[in-house]
Amino acid sequence: MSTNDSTRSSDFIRDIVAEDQRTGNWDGRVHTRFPPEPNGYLHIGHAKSICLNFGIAEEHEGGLCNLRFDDTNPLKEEQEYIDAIKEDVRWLGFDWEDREYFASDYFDQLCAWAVQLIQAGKAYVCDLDADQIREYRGTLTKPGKDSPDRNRSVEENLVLFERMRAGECPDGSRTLRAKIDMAHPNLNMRDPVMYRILHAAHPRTGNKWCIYPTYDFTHGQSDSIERITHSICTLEFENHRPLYDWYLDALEVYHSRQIEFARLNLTYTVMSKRKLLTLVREGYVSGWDDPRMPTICGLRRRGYTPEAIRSFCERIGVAKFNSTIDIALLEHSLREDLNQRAPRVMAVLRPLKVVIDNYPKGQEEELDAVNNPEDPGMGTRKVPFSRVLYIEQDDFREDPPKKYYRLAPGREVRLRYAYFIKCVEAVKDETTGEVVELHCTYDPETRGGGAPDGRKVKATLHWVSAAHALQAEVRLYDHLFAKEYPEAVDEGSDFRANLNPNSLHTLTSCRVEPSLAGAPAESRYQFERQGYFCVDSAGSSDAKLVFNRTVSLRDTWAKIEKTQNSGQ
RNA sequence: UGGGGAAUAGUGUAACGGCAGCACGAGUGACUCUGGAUCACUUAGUCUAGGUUCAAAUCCUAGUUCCCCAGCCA
Repeated sequence: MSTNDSTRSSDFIRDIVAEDQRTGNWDGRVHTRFPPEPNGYLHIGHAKSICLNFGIAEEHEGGLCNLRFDDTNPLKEEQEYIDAIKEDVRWLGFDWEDREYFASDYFDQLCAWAVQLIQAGKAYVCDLDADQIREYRGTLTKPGKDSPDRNRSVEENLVLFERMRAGECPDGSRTLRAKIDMAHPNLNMRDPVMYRILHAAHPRTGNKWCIYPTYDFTHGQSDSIERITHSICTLEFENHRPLYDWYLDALEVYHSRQIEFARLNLTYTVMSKRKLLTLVREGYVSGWDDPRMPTICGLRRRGYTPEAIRSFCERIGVAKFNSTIDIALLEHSLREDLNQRAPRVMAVLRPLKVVIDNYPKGQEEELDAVNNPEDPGMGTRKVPFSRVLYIEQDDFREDPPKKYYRLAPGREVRLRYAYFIKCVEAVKDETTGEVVELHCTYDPETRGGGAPDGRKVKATLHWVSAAHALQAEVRLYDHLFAKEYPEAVDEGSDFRANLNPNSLHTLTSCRVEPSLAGAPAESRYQFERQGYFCVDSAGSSDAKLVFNRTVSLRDTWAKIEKTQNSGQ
């Protein structure tokens, strides 16, 4: 009776799969694969593909999704990346069970298929070097011309290819090419290279091979071997589909269907592995897992949850239009998730000392605070209160502007879960004029935060007890790039010019409530009224707590203040 | 100038010849011991020009704009 099935998010790829299921194509099977190249870390764009491929498999009875490393280029690929990719896919919550494959597992089969194409007169060894091949290829508007080696005999090709394989030819001296059509309007069909000579050790096959198949000669056949039904990839491979189909047809093997969708772009960041590598290599960030990076490990260290990333991937949809998603949507998905599950805690980032003049010296007490108003099941905790406290510098103004509800001379506010306090004096540094300490009085009747006489205060502030608070470092992050579209640059400049110089602020004298002692790495909290924070997985220890700001809370006051200022 | 794709509110994304809907953003208000959360309301769209049709985002024709392709990268 429910409409859940019909309102379930759909897209043109899911429609194709559903139609295939309806008509009984693929014997009713659904089998996808996620095929990363282990030449870098996974990013949020890969998460879109992971959610798509694993998601579609999960949605169908008996559906499967393989993890397959597309490791055909030993020059760029490393074991470190293989390990990191597996960790990230797992962390996102997907399970490939025992279906962990490598294109390099198929090198023997691929080589045999190459021989088969030679024997069928559909492939030849070409002695042209890279520059010559480019020359012979022609241009977008002009047809190419045939390689002088195009009509070698099958026997000669067989011998030459064997010599390539045996290591008798230097790198780049020859290639194995498919014999298709040098005048084809699609450049990918102008006798594409199937095998190149690369005397390089491969992370998995070591020195077994000195010839390596190209992507085009590998991918479709890998899909075929794994009996993939829907081979989902990004738009730039659309031009390769005719070749994908050509190889599978020429080989007369199981033929998966390639479907292309638009890759993910996000505002205020870059998504290409090459550019991310540049940021890492040139030290603009601390590493692939820098919390400002759009990598999965960076997002994890920043405090993102897999659930938030997955719900984001669901709501952005899948289409063929090249779009750029507003990063606010990612942040929305995050806040939505964290709001439900992050325990609340009080932390003062920029401390301002407050002395409660009429609170007895030496007295302290414990007050009840709720851990998560969204989830009463998370219970309550005790927070210590005493005569000397810290509040946020921002929560006091000597000269409060319009609509500023917080503390000011003579004003009364509530300390969350504690008491109403009234400011009686602001002590200033004589030389700088800066407010360094507040003197307040409290109303003992308001213990716990309620006023028996029903009087109201406009603001509730977070605070910590000076004597009980823990020292902490907090890193505030902003967008990595200052421009919404960092890749849009003037001639002669590049995306690095758009880096945001203020993407990281480190605050070293923060005070957090004592319940945070021993908080484990990656644990997430809401610092009340400020945002979501998580314990840094690299820099934090019991001796020195370090928190990363995951995302701030929506800040209505900041918005008001901003319009007030711009209105002047 | 060859080939392959794509255009729907600010940003994304639905509609499959039959009332252009949803989300985010933005704005307004309510509520609140987080200026949080939540709730309500508002805002704003079919690339252009023709045509077919009772009816077009959808079909046809012509055009415009954007993306991809000239790696022995993937």
